[in-house]
Amino acid sequence: MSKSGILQQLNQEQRDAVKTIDGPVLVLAGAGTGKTRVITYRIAYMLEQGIAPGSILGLTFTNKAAREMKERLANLVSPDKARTVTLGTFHSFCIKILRREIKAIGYMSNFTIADESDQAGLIKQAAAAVGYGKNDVPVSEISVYISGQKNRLRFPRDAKRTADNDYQIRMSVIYEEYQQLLEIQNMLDFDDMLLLTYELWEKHPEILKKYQDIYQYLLVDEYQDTNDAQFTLIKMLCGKHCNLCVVGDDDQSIYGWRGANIGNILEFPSMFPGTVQIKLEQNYRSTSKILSAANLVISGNSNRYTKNLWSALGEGDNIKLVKANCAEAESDFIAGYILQEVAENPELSYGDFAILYRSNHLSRQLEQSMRQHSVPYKLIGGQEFFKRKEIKDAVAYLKLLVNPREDQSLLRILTVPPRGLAQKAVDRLKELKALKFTPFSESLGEEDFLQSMPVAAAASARELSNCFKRYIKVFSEPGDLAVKVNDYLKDVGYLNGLQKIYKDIDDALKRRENIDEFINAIAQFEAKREKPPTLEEYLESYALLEENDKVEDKSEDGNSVTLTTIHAAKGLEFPYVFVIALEKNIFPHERAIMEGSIDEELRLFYVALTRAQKNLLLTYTVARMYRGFERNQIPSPFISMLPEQVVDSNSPEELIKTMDSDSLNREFENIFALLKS
DNA sequence: ACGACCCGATTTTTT
DNA sequence: ATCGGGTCGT
Repeated sequence: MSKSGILQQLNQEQRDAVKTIDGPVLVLAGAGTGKTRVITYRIAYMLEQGIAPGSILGLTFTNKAAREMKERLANLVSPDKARTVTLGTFHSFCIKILRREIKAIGYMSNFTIADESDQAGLIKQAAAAVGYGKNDVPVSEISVYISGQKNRLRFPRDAKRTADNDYQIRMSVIYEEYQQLLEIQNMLDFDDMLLLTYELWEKHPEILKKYQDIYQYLLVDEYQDTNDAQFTLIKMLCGKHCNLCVVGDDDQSIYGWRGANIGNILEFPSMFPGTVQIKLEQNYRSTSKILSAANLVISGNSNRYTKNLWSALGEGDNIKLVKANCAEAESDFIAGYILQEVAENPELSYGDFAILYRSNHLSRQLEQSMRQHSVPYKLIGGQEFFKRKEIKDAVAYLKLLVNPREDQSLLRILTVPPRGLAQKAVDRLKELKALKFTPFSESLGEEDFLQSMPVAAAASARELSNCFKRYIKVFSEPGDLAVKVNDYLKDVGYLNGLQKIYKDIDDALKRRENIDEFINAIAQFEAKREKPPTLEEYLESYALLEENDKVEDKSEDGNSVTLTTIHAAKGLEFPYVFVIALEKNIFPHERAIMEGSIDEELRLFYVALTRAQKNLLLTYTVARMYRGFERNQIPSPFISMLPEQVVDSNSPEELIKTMDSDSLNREFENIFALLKS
């Protein structure tokens, strides 16, 4: 594309954002204002100006965003150039550095990543080691505490030093123990990726300097969602040159609960003197009525950059507010409405619809209704494939090969399937660990351990240990991962053990299918790589997968309704959007109210509304099942914040001609038959 | 050592 | 309602 070409496709503000490449730049990009476009065009423009692609670093919040940008950039500039621009998430960028440099701070470069269940196990262990019973403090609370500390770049010693009450002292001690456990096992948790990169740069300025020299131009997407650790890393990395462009929307900051600090974007100009501030206010996504509702809603928040989002896409239809008697009626209505719209508008497909909700469990009833009415759908997040027990067990088996120090994984798989090794064996492993610091998986093959076990148990342990050793060799060569994984899981007794673990035959079969699918996923991963990947590389990509990537890709042709939480819907857009369960205590969530984060709930509502292009339907019920009991529901206070003149209140019956589900089904089948013939 | 059963808590959002 | 953990019996 020619030089003028790039700039011509942009409006004035976008053009300013693209052309300002030196010094700190803050781009306030409202919902639907072409943010991704600006970022990719900006990189393309920089390349045109002769900036070396290798000196550009773009950091995003999700893998999906990174991928999308790569693709779009590849369409603008030569694929070779596009490839040498570094685009990735904070976490993947940090891992890349740590793999190379982590020895400098005492870890080994084959570290593995602790997932939530690893973490939970380690926290329990840490709490116990420090003398707290499991009922003293809930694991989840400790986890939040530790994460909070790490996000603020506080090491255990900092936490201990600043603790000023019993509770904090207790937590900080557990934190210290937990961190030691991780280090001993050569594992990092998610927050460590940032924390340890910070430690690395802080302790080794020459290493920091190296990366400062490489990455002369920094771009940060979704800046409103960065936490203190990320802010510090950015600040360190951009050093003196400070060619830093951050893009974000304070109104869409919805990750405060995870440590995101909205202050990062609000105070950016004062943190980076000389900041050029650019506002993108033309929305290319929604009709004016939808936008006016969103604008009004968000104006209820204070402490934000004032914006005036406008759209040239016309007035559009009113927002529909629908009251249903119960959750079933609500989701049946949605299914029926979608069927009706698709039937009446040939140009519409199921992919044009999305159903958004505040929390995952609300998807249950929706799924059921979609299935009943034969509406194809895809569920984003939730109890996903990679969260299933059998998959996590398989992964634990694999992680042990890459990092034999992972006691956590060894414990996980030792009795899965049962192999004559249980409590006694674990006790002994712990003893040996205390005595000689031998990792569990190593002890398993050593005489010290074997001799203290009954004959059968010893034989079993020896076999397991030999299997590990054998496959560590097998995997030392890259490539053929899917085949090797299959062999390994078979040889280690896991595949055949499934029947023992899951006594219900159908259950066992289903699990087996899932494992097969998992192996398929590995094969797909391999196919996408240019070079044969190592097991380590696969596990890393697995650990960094985020919920959105973990969608079961059942060879969907894309023609299905999207069911997703509002959080996971950020960045997406659809012609039709349903936001369901607008009820008190659900949305805004009762816990958010307790914690005083109503602002964020409102922003979440804003994000939900701004996903819609043309049709926005909001639903709520009179009563809803909650933990097995029916609960009367009160409409969400958010509803009354909407501008009356653009909202129509409807009953489901008014909007659907044939509400009876049987006749709907029949009708659908007729259409289907017609299509087929 | 292993499997069956009962009890209690529970995630709101996820890199 | 569902899941995991813990306990108890084999």
